[in-house]
Amino acid sequence: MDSQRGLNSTAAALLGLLRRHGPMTGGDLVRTAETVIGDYWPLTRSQIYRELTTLTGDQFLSAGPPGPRRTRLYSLTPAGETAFLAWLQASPGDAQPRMPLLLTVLFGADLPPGRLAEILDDHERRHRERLACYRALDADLAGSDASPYTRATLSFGIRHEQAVLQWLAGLPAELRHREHGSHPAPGGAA
Amino acid sequence: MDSQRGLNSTAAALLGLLRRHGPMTGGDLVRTAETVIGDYWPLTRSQIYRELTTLTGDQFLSAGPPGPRRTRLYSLTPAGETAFLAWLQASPGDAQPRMPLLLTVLFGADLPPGRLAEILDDHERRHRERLACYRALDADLAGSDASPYTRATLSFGIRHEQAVLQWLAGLPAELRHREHGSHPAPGGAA
DNA sequence: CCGCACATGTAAGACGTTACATGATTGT
DNA sequence: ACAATCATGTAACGTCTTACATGTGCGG
Repeated sequence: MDSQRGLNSTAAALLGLLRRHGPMTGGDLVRTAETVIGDYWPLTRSQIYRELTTLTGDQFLSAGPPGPRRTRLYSLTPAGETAFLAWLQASPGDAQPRMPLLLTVLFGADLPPGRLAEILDDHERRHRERLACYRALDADLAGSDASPYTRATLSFGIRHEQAVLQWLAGLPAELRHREHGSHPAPGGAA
Repeated sequence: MDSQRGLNSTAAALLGLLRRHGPMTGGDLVRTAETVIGDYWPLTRSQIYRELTTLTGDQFLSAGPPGPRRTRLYSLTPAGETAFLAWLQASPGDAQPRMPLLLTVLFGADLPPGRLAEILDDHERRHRERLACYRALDADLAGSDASPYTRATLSFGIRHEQAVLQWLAGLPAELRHREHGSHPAPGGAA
């Protein structure tokens, strides 16, 4: 039961989406979550269904009668709305990002000569694409009547991608062109 | 068994640390991991012990005889080194960061008037501290003979914190001073 | 010698991921 | 009506977090 310990972010997000968009079925929520918060709070199908049953058990959601494929329509209850607003009011934790790439970089000296450069380039490409995608989205939103809150989340994504790209671009050349060995010649760029 | 599906990042990190610093006990690893990779790959005690037993079962580590408090000294085996290098060579996935704060921002319109500003300020303070801490660390490393790889990971942390701070500073004022309501007056900054 | 405080290691539960069963739907 | 395909929901698994036992050293 989440009743005593407060909602987790995933459950809260579901409640918030139902509150904003009205009653939905599980599949609808999968799609809505993907498009609305998928970029910074990915949710898988399984996760959603699990939370849905838990939240229904906690009386935060009410489930309609089973439909075609055991589909049920979930609606927010007053208790669910209260729980959501309570969660929203609490300041969220930091949750520092875990980057596997940084582990690879840390041990990069143990990689064969060109390999780290390849990996770095690969990531650079992916983040460039991502940034382009976000910018396009932002341009779209500029013309529409999108809420400033939504645009704020998108602008975070843009800043983040820019930071990653700048970091990659600013990495010392020694990191990429190093001969196979554990340490640089003590003296640096000569 | 991880043997077939490849190491996970956590196991690989442990192998890498043992390879670099030599045989260690569980508690040593807890401390070492905290200081060396704790900023971008946090590891809890439980996690470490679990991986230790798994890796020992896979013959990637060899465990010495039990000591004072059931303490055992773990050493990397040749097979473990091979596994580590294989993991290192593969390009790591993206693993986009999950930020609870962005969920709060998305639903920020449902917060009482000043609350979002408070939350934002709170985070700004924390990230400022963090950035200061990283900068100090970087200054220390500048004088020492730290590897460029270690410094590269730190520089990512700095860029990231800067990005967060810039994002917070660049947020439209309407987000913070909004009256309690769901949407801005349609007309923007007048 | 006793009791407090702390560090090491353990166990249980929450969360996230991957892969699978099953029932609709579409095109022929 | 049949088969292929896809969407929905489920189950099994791996990982991470939290909270707990147990043992060790230190101060009285």
